[in-house]
Amino acid sequence: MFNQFRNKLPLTDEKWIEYTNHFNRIEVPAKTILLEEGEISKKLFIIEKGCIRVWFNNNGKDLTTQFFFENQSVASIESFMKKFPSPVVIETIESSVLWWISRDDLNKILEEIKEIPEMRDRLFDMLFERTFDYMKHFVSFIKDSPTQRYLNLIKERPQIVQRVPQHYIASYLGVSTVHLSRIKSKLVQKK
Amino acid sequence: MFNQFRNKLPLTDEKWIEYTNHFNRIEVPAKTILLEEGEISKKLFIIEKGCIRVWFNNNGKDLTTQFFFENQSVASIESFMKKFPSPVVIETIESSVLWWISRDDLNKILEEIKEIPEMRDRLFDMLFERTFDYMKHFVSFIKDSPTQRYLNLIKERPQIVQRVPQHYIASYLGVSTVHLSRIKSKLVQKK
DNA sequence: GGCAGACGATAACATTTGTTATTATTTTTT
DNA sequence: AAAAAATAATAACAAATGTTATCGTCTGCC
Repeated sequence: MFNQFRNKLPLTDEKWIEYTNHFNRIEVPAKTILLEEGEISKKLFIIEKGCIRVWFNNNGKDLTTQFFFENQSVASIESFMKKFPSPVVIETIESSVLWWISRDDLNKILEEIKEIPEMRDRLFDMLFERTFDYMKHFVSFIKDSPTQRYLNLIKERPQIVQRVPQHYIASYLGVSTVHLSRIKSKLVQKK
Repeated sequence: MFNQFRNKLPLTDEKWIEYTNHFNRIEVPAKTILLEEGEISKKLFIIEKGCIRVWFNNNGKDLTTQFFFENQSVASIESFMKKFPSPVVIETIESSVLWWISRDDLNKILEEIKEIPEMRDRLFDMLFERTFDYMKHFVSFIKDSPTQRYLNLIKERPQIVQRVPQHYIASYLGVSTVHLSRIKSKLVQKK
C-alpha cells in the first residue's frame, strides 16, 4: 500500500518501517460513517481502495463538499488538527479498504519529519497545493455557470462523474439534483 | 510599520533590523495597478494604509476574487512562488502606503526562518488558516443564498462593505451588480 | 423471484437572478 | 465651476434555477 510513497520520501528503511507500523488497515462497506458530525476527529484515513465523501447537514439536506479516491488522505482537518467538534460527516461511498493513523501518532511523526528540510519543504508544498485547489474551486463559482462547472469536473476529475451518484455531485456543484439532470440532458442534445 | 509583528516574532533585534531593511516603502494613488495580468510577480506587498483588490478579466467583465486591508500581505501567490505568469491583476482601491519585498530577499528570509521551530510552526499555522478560509468561502457558495453571503460579509468582513465600491463586491459574491443592489434594498425594506 | 430502497429523468410551475437601458447622484478631473 | 467619469438605484423583460410531484429503472437483499 505505502510503496507509492516510499520512493518519494527521503527516509531510512528503519524510519519507514517504524512509521508504517502506526497505520491500521480496515475494510468497510459502502455508506459507512467514519466520522460523525460533532465528533472530535481522532483518525486520519488513507484510501487503499474505494471512495469517500465529506458532507454536512444543512436544513435537512445533505451537502457534499469533497470527494476522495485511492491514495488520498482524508480527515476533517480542522477537527483533526485543533480538536474541534467536526462540522462535517465523513462517509464511504463504495465499500473501501482504508488505513488509519491516530492524531497522536501522526503528530509525533510530523514533528520528526519537519526537522528534515527536504520533507519540511514537501509539506509546505502540499499545503500550498491544497490552498490553490480551494482557491480555484472558489473562483470557478464566481466565473463559471453550473454547466461549465460540470464540464470542468468531467475534464479535471473524471473519477467523480464516473463513480459518484449524481445527487451527491449536484450539491458539490451548488445546484439542485433536478437541475444537474437538466444540464446533462442539454449536453447530450447538443452532441 | 512593522512594530505590530515585532512582539510576535521570536527574532533577535539584529535579525529584525536586517529583515526589515529588505522592505521598501512606496505611496501610490487609487487605481494603481501593482501587478498586470500575465506579468511574473516579483514583489510581495504589505499594506500600511489603504486597500487593494485582486481581480481578473473574464470575457470583458472584471471579477474580483480578494480584498486586502491594512497589515495584510498581498501577492499573486502562485505567480510569486512558482514564477508563473499571473492570472490576476493586483490593484489599489484607495490611495495607499505599501511596503514591498522582492522574491529573492523573501526566500532567503524564509529559508532562515524555517530553521527556527517556533517560526516554522507559525508559518504552517498561517498556511492552514489560509486554506480554511478558502474552504469556508467555497462552502458558503453551496450552502448560502447570495443574500446570506452578503449578510455574512457584513458580519465577518465589515471593512469590505464599508470601504469597497459595491460593484466590486458583487462579483466577489458571485452576483450581478443589479442583483446586489436589489438584495440591499430588500434588506432595508425588512427593517 | 419479489420487494424495498436508491437513483435518475421529466414535467409544471414558482422563484431567483441576469441583462439592458435609463436616470440620479457623487466623485474626480480639467 | 464645469465637464467627465464612476457609482448606484430602478424598471422591464429574459433566462436560469429551484421546488414538488410523478414515474421508471436498477440494485441489493431476503
